[in-house]
Amino acid sequence: MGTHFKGPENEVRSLDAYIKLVRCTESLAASLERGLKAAGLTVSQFGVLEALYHLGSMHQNVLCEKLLKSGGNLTMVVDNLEKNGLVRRVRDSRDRRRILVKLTDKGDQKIREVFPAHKSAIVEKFNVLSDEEKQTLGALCKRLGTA
Amino acid sequence: MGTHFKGPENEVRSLDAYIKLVRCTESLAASLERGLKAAGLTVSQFGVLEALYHLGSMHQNVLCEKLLKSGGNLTMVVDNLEKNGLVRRVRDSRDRRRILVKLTDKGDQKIREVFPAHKSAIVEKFNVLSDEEKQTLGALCKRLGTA
DNA sequence: CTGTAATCGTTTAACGTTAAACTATCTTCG
DNA sequence: CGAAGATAGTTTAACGTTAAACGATTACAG
Repeated sequence: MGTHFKGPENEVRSLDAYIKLVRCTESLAASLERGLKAAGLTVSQFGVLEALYHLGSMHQNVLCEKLLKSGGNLTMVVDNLEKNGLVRRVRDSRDRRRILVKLTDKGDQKIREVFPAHKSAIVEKFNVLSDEEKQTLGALCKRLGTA
Repeated sequence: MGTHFKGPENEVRSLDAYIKLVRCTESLAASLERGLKAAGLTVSQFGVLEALYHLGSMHQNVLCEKLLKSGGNLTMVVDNLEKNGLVRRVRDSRDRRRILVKLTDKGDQKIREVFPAHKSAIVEKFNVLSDEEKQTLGALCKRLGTA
């Protein structure tokens, strides 16, 4: 199988799958973004709150690793969350380079309110697929993503 | 089937498929972005050049519709392409509100060089899947995206 | 013909994103 | 101890993105 000629039909099938994947993701992202925006959060802000909610307070550099974002980016997102009173920065007394990011009461309340709705929105979207189809989609995506 | 109870297992399967879809798309996008960056283009710039290359010169508002982007966004992307000499703006003499965006010779040369490489990169990625799997993935994405 | 709509593109403000330069702090090792 | 190097976070520059306000132009109603 390794040396088979891959013709134009093969290209077309790949490009067709690619464009459908991209459109699907964009549509999904736009829909979920609307939901979060109605709750006053951006996707990035939600990501930070959700990480803090499920994993507890974290140093900013750990947050970078978890969310796969750059340091400069997190400075801004945490700035905006702090501005809105959803998060608090606490300097580490042992290592004064480090900063611990914590949910405020307001932030905790916000994520407890927003997370279930967000989750429901995802589940609802995916329920156009059967359980088997969800599993198939996940498996194909996993192989494609780690290629 | 319509009134079946959807339990936590159902939620887990949906969320699992969702996270794999997102990771896959991000990984794919990052990879393709690197290729374009090496050629001196951003994804958005590539999108504009590719549209002009395959569909011909277009008014800026038509470009907005084709690429599903806001007007303000296209002003910036076209600005940057113009700055790099890849594109030219021509005021419409009939309707002086309108602006026709055209590929320059340099832009035409650039997209002729970059497009095949970009296409190959996509095809190569998707060739970890069989033709049938590509089709399955495309079909599932289509249903999910139009839900 | 004239003033009111509607349309096109730009600008601005806000947020996100990265890479790279920079500051402050800590660690290590001579 | 003290200098060199590593690490944490911020800042800056560049690009992308949207929504909303705006200026210029055209279309249309009266």
